[in-house]
Amino acid sequence: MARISSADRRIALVQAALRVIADKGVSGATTRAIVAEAGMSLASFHYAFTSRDAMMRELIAFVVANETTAVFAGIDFSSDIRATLRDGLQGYFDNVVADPGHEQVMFELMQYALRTPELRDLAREQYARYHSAVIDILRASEDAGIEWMLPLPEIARTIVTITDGLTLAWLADRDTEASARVMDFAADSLARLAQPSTHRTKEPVA
Amino acid sequence: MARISSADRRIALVQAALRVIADKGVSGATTRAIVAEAGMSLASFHYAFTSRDAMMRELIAFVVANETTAVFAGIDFSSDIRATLRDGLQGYFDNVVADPGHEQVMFELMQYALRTPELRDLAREQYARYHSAVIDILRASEDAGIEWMLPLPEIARTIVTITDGLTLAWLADRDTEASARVMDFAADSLARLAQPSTHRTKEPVA
DNA sequence: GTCTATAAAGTGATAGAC
DNA sequence: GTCTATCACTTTATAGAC
Repeated sequence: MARISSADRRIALVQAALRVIADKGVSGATTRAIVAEAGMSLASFHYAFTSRDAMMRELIAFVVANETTAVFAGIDFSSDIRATLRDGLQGYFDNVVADPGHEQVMFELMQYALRTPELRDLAREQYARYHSAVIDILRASEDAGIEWMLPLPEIARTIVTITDGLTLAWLADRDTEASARVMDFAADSLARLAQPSTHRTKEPVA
Repeated sequence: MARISSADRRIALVQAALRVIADKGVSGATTRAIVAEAGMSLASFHYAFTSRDAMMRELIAFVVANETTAVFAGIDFSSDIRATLRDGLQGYFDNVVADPGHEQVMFELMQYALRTPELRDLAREQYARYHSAVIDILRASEDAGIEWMLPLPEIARTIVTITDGLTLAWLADRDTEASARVMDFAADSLARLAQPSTHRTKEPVA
């Protein structure tokens, strides 16, 4: 095998591990399964990482840093707010349906982090990132002239609560129709917190 | 050790396994850890169960059958519906805070079931039970004179969505205050679906 | 740096005495 | 029925040749 820098090898191993976890779950991600997926020898694993735990730590840190809630990005707030919210939820949900394994991996990794004392903070951080990603979107909506009746962090947490709950139930029963009804209700409820402010488009805060 | 019927031993092992899982997670529930918790020898495990997988299957079936959403029971719908809903959510949430391990075990077992082909149906069934438990409560509210503007299954799924999302976020960041705000909003939103019907108390359906 | 070979510890499961 | 002892296998991790 070619000589690969340790940093590159670590990245390759982490991504191989993510594929293995998607396929067989966290408990199936043994060092052997990971190096097989990465096309390396077992020894290379321990040349790159001091231990499997160290790899998992880096993997979760990587996921927490790179997990994009990009689904919510690029939302156009110029039209009806209720429809916009409904479309945003649908966009997230379509992503879950298209790749259920991805969200399942996120849940599994979160539980792994919660069970591992030195990774507990990363679980907290992951949710902080979810929340701040949604807050960013809500800020964009303010720029587009929406005025919210509750503090953005509260609304963001509510939205994350809904998407999480939506995802868990769908993973269990795959009831897409029922999920759509929940999104209908969520969009209705959230829309009630918004009102178009008297045209303030992209003005910086005074 | 005394002679214990195989049925009793199975129950004892399942409950010991649940304690071990609460303490160390599903992956920590090895046959040795379980029999140590149950105070038995390793051989007794395989006398009662043909395999560890068989035990996990029975454990999850047991949990699915016995998991009570009893927290929601005994709700008094005679007063203001918004306050009643808020109190109901708080009751559930207090339970999570008092025993976070319990909900964490439920999530872990659900993921284990989702990853295990022959247990997949039990994950579905678990959610069906959650939903029908909440539907029962909503029916009770109808008897108490509340009229709902959406089909009860839709409302029930929404409530489960909220409690799941609430629980996951709180397990991650333990932000009780923020969770309370989400419950405020949820109670507000759900209350809008209810209206007191012109006094119909406990009449059977015509 | 990368490999093969192997150590050391843990796992589920079983044999066989009592 | 219940135990101890052990098998067969898998796991993480390391030693040592190249």
